[in-house]
Amino acid sequence: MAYGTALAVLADPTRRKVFERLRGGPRPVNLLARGLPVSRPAVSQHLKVLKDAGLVEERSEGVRRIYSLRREGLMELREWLESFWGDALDAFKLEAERSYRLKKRDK
Amino acid sequence: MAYGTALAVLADPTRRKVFERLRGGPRPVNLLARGLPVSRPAVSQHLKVLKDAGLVEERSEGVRRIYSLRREGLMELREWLESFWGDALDAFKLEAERSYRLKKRDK
DNA sequence: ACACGATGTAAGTCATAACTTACCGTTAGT
DNA sequence: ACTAACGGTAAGTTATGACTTACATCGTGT
Repeated sequence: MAYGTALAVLADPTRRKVFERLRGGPRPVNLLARGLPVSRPAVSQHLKVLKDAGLVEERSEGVRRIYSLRREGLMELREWLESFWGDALDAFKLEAERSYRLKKRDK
Repeated sequence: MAYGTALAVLADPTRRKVFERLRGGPRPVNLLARGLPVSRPAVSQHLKVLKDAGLVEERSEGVRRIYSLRREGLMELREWLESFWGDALDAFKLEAERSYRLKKRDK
């Protein structure tokens, strides 16, 4: 039941914001912390939690720790969510994909 | 940002179990509470939270309150999750990474 | 070798939320 | 009308976790 872990980890707003920042690509800690309303150590702690949950991975680059997103960490949560729909599932999936394409087009 | 609310609400294991029980169809409170490791009032409180989050709806049937699932309450969370995949994402990712390299260079 | 910048970790504080018990109102049956 | 079942709400307790500051560590450049 890793989806439970993912839910718990992403429930915190600050931690979620850190996670979302990684959508923009891999980033070092100080960059992730910049502008957030909490201290840098707080961000480090959030990153540890995210990493333990498999939502994020870390690599060293000199003195920096570069964190990046692990989409696989979201898979179970995704499947759990999808399991709430029945046949209507495929219809929604298609529609979602379509609206995505639209958004992309008018960028 | 209702997906934040959904995440927070579903993060609690007990509350999530109550929510999941509703997959089997509408049920009265005492049935939802049966077998759970918490008291019946606790379940009532969880149901209130679920209802306030739009994840559940309630109808009266005599002295019973019948709760049922509201899938629409999961929509935003679902879309947020899906937004982590897709071509638009990769495009954005590349661009972000590029601008990051630039910033790093002229430090 | 030294100093600085980047980051993880320890320890302690504090707010919150999940639970409990006790109580209340409401409906159904006799 | 009385009683019992259903379930919401109040009040209080307690564990947890998100944060802070202080410190330790490890690379980099001079």
